[in-house]
Amino acid sequence: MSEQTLAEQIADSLRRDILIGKLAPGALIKERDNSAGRGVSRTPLREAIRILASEGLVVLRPSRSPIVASPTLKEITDDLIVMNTLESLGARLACMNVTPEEIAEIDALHEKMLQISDSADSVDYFEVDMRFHRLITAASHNASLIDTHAAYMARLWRPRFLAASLRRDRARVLQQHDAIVKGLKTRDVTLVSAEVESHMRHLVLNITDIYERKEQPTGKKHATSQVAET
Amino acid sequence: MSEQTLAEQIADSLRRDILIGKLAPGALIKERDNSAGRGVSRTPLREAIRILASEGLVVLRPSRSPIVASPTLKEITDDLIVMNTLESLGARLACMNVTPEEIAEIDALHEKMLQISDSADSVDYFEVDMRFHRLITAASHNASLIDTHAAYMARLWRPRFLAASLRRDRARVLQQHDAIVKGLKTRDVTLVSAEVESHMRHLVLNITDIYERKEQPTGKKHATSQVAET
DNA sequence: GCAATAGTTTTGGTATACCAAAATTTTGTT
DNA sequence: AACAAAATTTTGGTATACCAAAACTATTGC
Repeated sequence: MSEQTLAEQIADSLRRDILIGKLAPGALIKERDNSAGRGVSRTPLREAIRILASEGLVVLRPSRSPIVASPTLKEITDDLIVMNTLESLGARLACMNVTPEEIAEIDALHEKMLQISDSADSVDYFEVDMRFHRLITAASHNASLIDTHAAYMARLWRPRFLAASLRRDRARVLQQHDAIVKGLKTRDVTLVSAEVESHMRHLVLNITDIYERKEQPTGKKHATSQVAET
Repeated sequence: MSEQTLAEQIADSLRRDILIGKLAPGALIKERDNSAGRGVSRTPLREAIRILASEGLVVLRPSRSPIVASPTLKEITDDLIVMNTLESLGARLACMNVTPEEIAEIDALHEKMLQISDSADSVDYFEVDMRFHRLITAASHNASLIDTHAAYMARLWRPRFLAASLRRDRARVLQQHDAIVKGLKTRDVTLVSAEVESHMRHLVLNITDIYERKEQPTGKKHATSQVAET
């Protein structure tokens, strides 16, 4: 048996398609069509859909085709609020539990981010940014928190990516990351959690901007971007 | 098609068995044995296992039988910390968003809890207690938070139930619930979140007590309570 | 007696077949 | 032409069959 199960591979592939927008929000994911298209049977495809559903990227409807989730701005904001809380908790715990090695790793990643800040493209830069936040949370040494946080990161990948692509206030982001690293080093709980929360507040603002500018980009109510499979 | 899918029914049944201890931590859940025992095929059984795995009640191992999760005290404590944070956030949001109807509902439930406090058995009492916390979180009107909180509630059902069965400091619990209700009515964010967090701190202490007294009741390391199926 | 190994069994992963509920289309009636 | 009802198709849910990797057992060689 392969290291990764077929269902997981399909889930990864589907997730990628959803996140990069190849599968638009609201798109139907029919078991038969999709499995045939990928040359696999329905069984693992079905399981992959369940995985994505548990991540919130896909919505299951009783006796109907699953569809790609098309979150409203309110839903995204709600997610962001929870994610912020988790990250803030993670940062506070990290102040207590972070090891010197982890600090070094975080520091190194932050340095790298500073270096590539004006050269890297959106995707690369975003990847580093995500890794930074993941490392902070990992330093909490709380497995459940790490998992749940990762789930929210995945669910919010697209909105966060769009926000990061704005490229505006990259300077602020870097400065805040800097403060977080400093706070971690000095175990300054107050500073770190304040910075994390401010960081997130700006993110909420940016995402709100994007979504209001585009006015219901997910096509939930007005169904303008519904994409069928057939 | 029935309202609830077979897989969901099986998941419910398995969940019950795990939570009441009929399926001990570490017990194997073989697809064939279990599906045969229940007179269903492996397909929905398998899906049910995935559901429970996503809830953290079951652990999937590559190319091996899934087993009932046997969390260590550290893992449980980690869960409790996250749950506490979520509940605290929920309470704070509830102060902003709770409707009069919801307050009335919470109030009524609290009254009921006061009435049955010295007559009800552990299970009944515990059910009401859980519902109380769920209602508070629901009043946040943040769907993601409600979901994630519910997931942690499910995962922590057993430890919390054991703690509640101690019956010690039922009075304190009621008094704290009272304070939370009052705080909600007056939208006193500070009071409510303080009470919620104190409430949870006591819970952590009680659960720690239980688990240290019984010394590794989950049988993770010493494998004393491993239960096979065959 | 013990260890290595070949053979067997058990297990989860996947493919396929079948079923019934929904949705859709067609048809019949007014 | 419009509506209703019936036939048909499509869909997700479930059962069953098959496969290959592990785990286990028994055998063999020393």
